This record gives sequence, structure tokens and C-alpha cells, in this order.
Amino acid sequence: MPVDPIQEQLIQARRNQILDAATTAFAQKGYHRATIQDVAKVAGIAAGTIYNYFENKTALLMGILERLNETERRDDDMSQMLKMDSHTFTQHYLRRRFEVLTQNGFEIFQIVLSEVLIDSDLRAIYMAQVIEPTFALAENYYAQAVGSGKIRSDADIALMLRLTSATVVGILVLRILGDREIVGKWDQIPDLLTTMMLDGILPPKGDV
Amino acid sequence: MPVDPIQEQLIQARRNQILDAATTAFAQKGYHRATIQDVAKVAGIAAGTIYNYFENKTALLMGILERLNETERRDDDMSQMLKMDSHTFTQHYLRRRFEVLTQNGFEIFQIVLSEVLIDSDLRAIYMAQVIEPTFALAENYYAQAVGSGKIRSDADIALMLRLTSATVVGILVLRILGDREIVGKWDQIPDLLTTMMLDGILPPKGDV
Amino acid sequence: MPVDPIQEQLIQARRNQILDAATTAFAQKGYHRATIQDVAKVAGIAAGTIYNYFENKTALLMGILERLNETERRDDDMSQMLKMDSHTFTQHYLRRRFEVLTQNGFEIFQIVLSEVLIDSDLRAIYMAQVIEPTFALAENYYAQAVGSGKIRSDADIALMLRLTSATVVGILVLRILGDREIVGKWDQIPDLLTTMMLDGILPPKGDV
Amino acid sequence: MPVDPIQEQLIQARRNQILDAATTAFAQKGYHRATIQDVAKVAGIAAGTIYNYFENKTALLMGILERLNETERRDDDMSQMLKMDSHTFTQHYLRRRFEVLTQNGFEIFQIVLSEVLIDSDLRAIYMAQVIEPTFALAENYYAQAVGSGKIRSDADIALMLRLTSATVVGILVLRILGDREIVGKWDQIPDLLTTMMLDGILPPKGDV
DNA sequence: CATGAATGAGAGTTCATTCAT
DNA sequence: GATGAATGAACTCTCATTCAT
Repeated sequence: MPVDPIQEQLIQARRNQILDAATTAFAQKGYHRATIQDVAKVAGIAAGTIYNYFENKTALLMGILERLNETERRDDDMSQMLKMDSHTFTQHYLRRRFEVLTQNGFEIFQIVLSEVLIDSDLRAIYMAQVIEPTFALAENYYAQAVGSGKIRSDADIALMLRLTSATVVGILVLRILGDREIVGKWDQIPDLLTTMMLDGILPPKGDV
Repeated sequence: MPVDPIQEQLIQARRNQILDAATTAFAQKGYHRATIQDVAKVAGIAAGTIYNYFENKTALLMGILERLNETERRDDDMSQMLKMDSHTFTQHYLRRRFEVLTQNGFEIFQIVLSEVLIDSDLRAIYMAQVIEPTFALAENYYAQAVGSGKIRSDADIALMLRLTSATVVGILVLRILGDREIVGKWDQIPDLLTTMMLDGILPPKGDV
Repeated sequence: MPVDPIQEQLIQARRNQILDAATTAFAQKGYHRATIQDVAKVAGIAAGTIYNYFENKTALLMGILERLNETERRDDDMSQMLKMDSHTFTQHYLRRRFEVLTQNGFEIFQIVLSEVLIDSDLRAIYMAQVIEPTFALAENYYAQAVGSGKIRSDADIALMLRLTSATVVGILVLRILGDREIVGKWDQIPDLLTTMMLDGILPPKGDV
Repeated sequence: MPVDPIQEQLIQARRNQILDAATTAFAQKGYHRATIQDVAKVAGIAAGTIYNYFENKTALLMGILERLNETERRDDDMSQMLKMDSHTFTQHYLRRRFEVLTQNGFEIFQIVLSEVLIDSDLRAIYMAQVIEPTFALAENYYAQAVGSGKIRSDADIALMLRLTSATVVGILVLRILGDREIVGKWDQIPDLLTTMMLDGILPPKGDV
């Protein structure tokens, strides 16, 4: 069956419309409490129509996760970043991560994270497809950075990267939880985090 | 109506038995997918009995959260910690936090976190009763530490504390998600984190 | 409105195409489990098109039944058969019935029978239009046969005919159920049945 | 878990109550058209209660079939029948089969037959557990009868038995379809059938 | 006349909650 | 206080039917 490109576009548009609605509905009530009717109502279509585009409710969740993945991957021309010094690199890296978070809307992470904590199948997918790639580039960079003496050689790179990423994840969680400091100073965070991570919270040695 | 203390103890024992079962059941299947029958089966009692001790299913979740609070608060004689230097204090503080996490079992955070991300009422309670107190002591200490020049005075204390806590939260999330680095090196994390936070990931100045 | 005969033929062709598809689809999944989409797919047309030719799903079933009727009636020039002796007549009659069954495909009886057992409206139609006519001719013949002494006069003709027809129906059912003896020896059955019915299963009197 | 015999009886009673209701409801509307609500209404209980006793709607059908099996098997002390002459044996056998049909109520066969024609899984079960055993005894007897010269030795026993059983099945079908002759003379059928099968419909040789 | 996306009523099924025992 | 059978509202999903294109 030859694919009509216009048909294909219409189908994609409808799928996106439904996924947008699902994101909204799931974020408001949570995946389980939100019904297909809720999603349909938000999308402004009949409930049955959703099943012309998605096999079942779970597929909606998967669809949201897939779209998230695409966004995550869509960028990251990191070739230049490897030439930067530690500070600039870290700064760029964190800014980029925060942009991705901000652009996607936090709802999407709210949904995905809360389900991922519960559903072990989803968890495996999420780890492999979202979390791990988030580590990948930095891991590559830091390995080189250690080699060239930019970073302390006694460090456990793998673990330290987890801690760094954990910080980003944790900030996201606190943001979703509604912490006012985090929400209010969202844009300053990447740079503050850069400083904190590179130099620590102690006063500069020379200052004492 | 005077309360019979023995009756009271029996009631508390039964409540705890049910909450333990609920924790187990919710952790396995998630709050929504776990049924009251599941909880009852784990507890070794009839489903109806649960309703003699808890108003409804939501109350089970609240009960779990309350018990978590009690644990969090049960300790923390921090009076001595205020006399410590920055490194020792931070180390103590992080070790303490990780102990609490480990002792409670991660399941409980898995349950609470996933629901808290969804349910805005629960979220408000959780923020006020669990997250905020976790900040409180440190906030107090660091304010003093800045005053006495132990910490760089240009820092945004409130925000920096959020970032620190975010790291702990994020580590917990990654642990729940099953990250192998985090799981394998769990016990080393508090100390590594202490170093990283205080000194940063840059090599010591003198090394260059 | 004068009917364009070419139009009429096209319509009939399309109706037959759809009924063929419906027969196939219904036989595979059963009337209820087969969807209009299934029928459309087998027919190679769109689902909506079916509704240009049939009022609803039930009408498809009726259409199948009607076509069955036409086949049943299409032949049966029985004028010569009345001149035959009992054995030849019975043999011809049974062979003819089995041909009809075989030609139509058993699927059609599978569909019709299963629905007829359930739907009382359909049942009335089926009785009046299919079963009863099947009796008619034979009834006529046997009445004459009794009159001329070819058949025992103490017999209850009407009932005996039902039993004979019942045998044919039952054989069909067993065939649909997949009985191996019946399936394997299908072609021998009319003649065996002729012998059995006329002479019984007892050994010939003279043999003893 | 030790089984409380009174509990067990109550459960069986409720199961039977539900199966009775299901038989009624399915016979009226057919298995597919009858809803669980219909069954519940007939049984005078809530729809959900049915699911405490049967896994799903299919299990209701299976339950009906199982009860039918039990009835079929409940009897048949055929040891004496083997001593009978052909006529008495056949008469007893057919009478017995008709009794079973009559006692169970025709609805049950209406339901089972119509589903069995459609569902190939069910068909296999039905063949193995209901139809085949119905053949078994007779097959045994007739084999002996042929050996002792009571039945013509040129007969294909296996096939002839199918034809006999087919007749019973066919009579049942015609009865369900509402044929008046069959319904009206139901009780005479076994004996008439006996005569017809043994002696054929031809007039006795000596009569000519 | 053909199409097939959209519809929404209605089905089977689950499960929190109640209450007679 | 403990039980667990009964309840029925609410959910997901299916599919006959319609109708704009």
C-alpha cells in the first residue's frame, strides 16, 4: 500500500494532537486517574477516535516518551564543545539540559517520571533511551578532560557523572514539586550549578 | 471516652501491620494497580478489616507518608554538628540523609515520590512536611557558616541548598531507577559528594 | 424510475461480491465476531460501501440465506424421479441433497445454522423457506409410494420424513464439527444411507 | 487452606444459580447478544458478583458445557444392554439418548450447538467430551453384534454409527428449530426410529 | 458511488467500599 | 473486631454506522 504523504501528515498531526491532549490530561490527574474520555475531551474528539491512532492507553504513554526522546536527540552538535575549557563546556552542557527541560514543559517529565517509578518495563526503556544517552556525551568529554589534566585524576568519573546528572534530575523534581526558589531562579541555575560543581562551595583558596 | 492504652497499642500495631503491607504492595505494583485485596493478602487479614483502621485507600498513602515523617524527624540532634567545620558538617549531614534513605527502604520513596508527582494535595503536604524540614537545619548552619567566612559570601545560600538537596533527591531517583553505578557505590556516595560539593571537580589549585 | 438493466447487473455483482466476502468472513470468525471491516477487507472495498448495498449487518445474513434458497430451488426437476422405484428414488434424492450441501460450501450452513439456532426471527424464515421445501417433494412422493404399496403402509409418513431429513441435517452438523468418518467418506454416504434407510441395518431375512 | 464444606456448598449453589441464569439468558438472546447484565438480572444478583464465581463470560459457557457432560455421564449402566437382542438394545439406547436430551432442556443444546458451530476451540472440546462418548458404547456393542451375526457383516460400522447419531443430532436440531411434527410426536420418536433403523422403511419382505 | 475517519453507545471487566454474619 | 461476599460505578476498548470529501 503506497503511502500518501498528505495522508501521512494528517495522521501525524492527529497523533500529535492526541499526544498533546494526553500530556495535559495525564499531568493534571496522573496517568491512571486520567481517563481516555478526559484525553478525548481535551483533544476535542470522540474517545473512540483515539483508538484509531493508538492501540491502547499505554501506547499514549509510550508515544509521549517517544516524542520526548526525539526532542532530546534533536540537537547536540557537541563537536565544538569538546574544544572548550572545562568551565565553558560544563556551562554549555548544563544550559543545554535546562533548555530541553524547559522547552518540553515540565508536565511531560512529571508524567514520565511518576510512571517510570512504578512500571518496571517502562523504567527499563526510560533508562536505556533517555537517561543513559544523557550521560553519554559528558562521559566522553570528561574522560578526555581527565586525560588532559583539566579535571582531578583521582575522581571516579562514572560516579561523579551520575551525581551531576542526579543534580539535574533532582532539580527537575523539586521544580515539579513547586519549590519556589527553584522556580523563581530557574534561569540562573545552570550557571550557578556550573560554578558550584567546578569550584565547590568553599571560598576560593586565595581568599582565606 | 477514656482511651484504653492497651487497646491503643493494639490498634497502633494493626495499623502498622497494614501500612507495612501497603508499602510492600504499593511498591510492587504501584499505588493504583495494587488493590486493597493485595494489601490485605500481604497483611494476612481480610480486606474489610483495613477499613476498620483506615478510611479509604488514600488514607493508606497518607499513613505511609506520616510514618516517613516520623522517621525523618526522630533524630537529628544537630546541636553538636554546628560546632563542626564545613567538611565534617557536610559529611555528617549527607551521611545522615543517606542513612535515613537506606533505613526506610527505597520502596517507600518510590511510592511517595510517584504519587507526589501527580497528586497536588499530597504534593503540598510532602513539601511542607518532608522536603522543607530537610532543608531547615542546613539552611540555618550555612547561614552561620557564611557569616563566619567558611563559605563564599557571594553564594545564594537558599538556592545553593536546593541544589544540594536536589542532588540527594536525584541520586535517590537514579537509585530507584536502578542505575548500577549508584547502586554499587551507594556507601561511598556521601563522602564523594562531600568532596565534590566542597572542592568542586576541578583539580586543586596547587596541582596546576 | 425505470431500472437501467446494466446498472442493475452491476449492483447485483457488487452485492454478490459482498455476500461472498461476508460468507468467508462469517465462517472464519462467526457472525458476531466478524466485523464489517473484516467483510470489507475480504471484499476488497471500503466498509462504508457495504452500506450502499445492505442496510445493516443483519441484512448480510439475510442475503446469504436468500442466496442459499435460490440454490436450493434452482433445480429439482423431479418429474422423472416419480417414475423411479423406491431405491433409485431415494438414492437420487439423497445424492441431490448432498450435492447441494457440497456445492454451497459448508461454511454457509455453519453460519446460517448457528444463527438460526439463536435468532427466532431468522429461524422462522429458515424453517419456512429452506427446511420445509426440502421436505415438500419427498413428502409428495412417499405419499404416492405408500399408496402403491412400495412403502409399508403402517408408517407415519410425515414423521418418518422428518427423521430422514434429520439424518441429513445431523450429518451436516457432524461434518461441520469435523468428524473424520463423515469427512473422509462423504461421497459414499448418500448410497450407504439409501441402503440403510430402505433395508435397515439388520441382515437380510434370507441370510439367516 | 482447609475447605469448609458448607462454604463449598454455598459456592456450588451460587455457581449453579448463575449457570441456570446464563442458560436462560443465552438461550433467549444467544451467547453473544446476551450480556453479563442480562445474566445477572436473571440470576437476581449484581453483575460484579458473577466475576466472583467465573473468570469471564467464556467460563460461563464452559460451565454450562461441563454440567451437560456430568449429566451425560451420570448413568448408563449398559452391562445388561449387551445381553439384549438388536431390537431391544437399539430401543433402549435411543430412549436413553432422548431422555437425556429432554431432561437437560433443549436450551442447553441450542446454546452449545450454536457456539460450537462457530468456535473451533469449543468445537474440539465438545467433540472429544460429548459427541465421541455418545458413540463409544454403541460402537462397542455393534462390533459384537456384527461378530455374532446380528447385524449385516457388510456394513461399515463406524460410519453407520455416525449416521445413526447424526439422526439423533438432526432430530434435536429440528426440534430446536421448532418443527411441529418432531415436537408433537417427541415421545414416539425413539421407537419409530428403532423400527426404521433396524428394518428400513421398505415393507417387510413377506408382505409383498 | 466509493471512501474511511469519526462517532459514541454499549460491552466486559475491575475493584473500592459496604455490611450482614 | 474480623470477615469476605456482594455491590455497582467507572473504566477501557470495540465496532456498527454515518457522512463529508
